[in-house]
Amino acid sequence: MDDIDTQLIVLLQQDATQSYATLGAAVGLSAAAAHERVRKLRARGVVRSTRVEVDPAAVGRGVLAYVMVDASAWMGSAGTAEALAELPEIEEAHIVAGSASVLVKVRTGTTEALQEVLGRLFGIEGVTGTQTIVVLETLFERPLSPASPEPPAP
Amino acid sequence: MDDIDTQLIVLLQQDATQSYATLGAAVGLSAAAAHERVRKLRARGVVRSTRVEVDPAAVGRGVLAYVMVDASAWMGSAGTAEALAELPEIEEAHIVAGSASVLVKVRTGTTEALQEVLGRLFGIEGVTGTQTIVVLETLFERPLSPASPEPPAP
DNA sequence: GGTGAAACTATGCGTAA
DNA sequence: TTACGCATAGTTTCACC
Repeated sequence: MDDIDTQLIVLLQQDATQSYATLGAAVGLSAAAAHERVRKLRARGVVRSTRVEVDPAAVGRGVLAYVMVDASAWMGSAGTAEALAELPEIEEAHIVAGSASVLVKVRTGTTEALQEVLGRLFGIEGVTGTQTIVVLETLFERPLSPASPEPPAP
Repeated sequence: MDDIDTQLIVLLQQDATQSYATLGAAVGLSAAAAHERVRKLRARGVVRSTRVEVDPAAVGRGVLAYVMVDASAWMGSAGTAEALAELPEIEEAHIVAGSASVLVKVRTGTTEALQEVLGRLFGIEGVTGTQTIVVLETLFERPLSPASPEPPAP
């Protein structure tokens, strides 16, 4: 994980459709060398996957909300993740500190559908309450910049 | 946006490195036809970008927190997004309903660095307080499944 | 939407630093 | 170990049906 690896990661986070020749030129390496480095980053699990990013509104998921799910008991058990994963509207689920709670990120097509998701959350064993934060406008969503060597470029 | 478009989106959300021949075979189309559909999905903005997904811990951002940023005034103005975007630890920023607040998703390397980000948030004009939710464990983060035609497959 | 051909890319290998 | 350059196999991307 030297400087060049970091640069490659940043470039691939912006656009993973670039050719290795382009990538190599950008970091001062041959296409083959750039390719070899990216291959190793994948093998080591630093680069997890390559995916397309979709406009949520265009696929019927224009409503975004975060929901704090309060539970009567510890939800760290294996079953919790599965129960939450069964709701396709849930994009992320995190166990959080400070209370017996899980924070979930939910995307639905309408506020009515959001309400229905809340109802189904109550159906999960141990859930005692929810607190919903509805997003009015997303200012930005972006890839995380690696912390390793470089502060924002000069 | 018919059924085949939706299938292509789901496949590309799982793995955007597949060839169009593979993609076409999966949806019952020739490689060229699959390519043409994906090209149009990109042109229409349904598919926004292709990016790699990186392991946060591997790039020095193993600590995740959500921060509610309370403000004395309306933060919907143009300057707010820019001020927040200047903090590289902020991955998402959303304006939320219910109070004069912005919800931000923050990733840092250590809890000390998180504390420092909170300090810098207070430096932004109009910010009167923060409430931080520290994530202990991420259960899952996944691409949103399109709502359009298909419920989970039979 | 399919076909086939041309141009471009990925990727393994031999070699060198 | 890491990078280079070349050769080949595979992919993208046309024009045309």
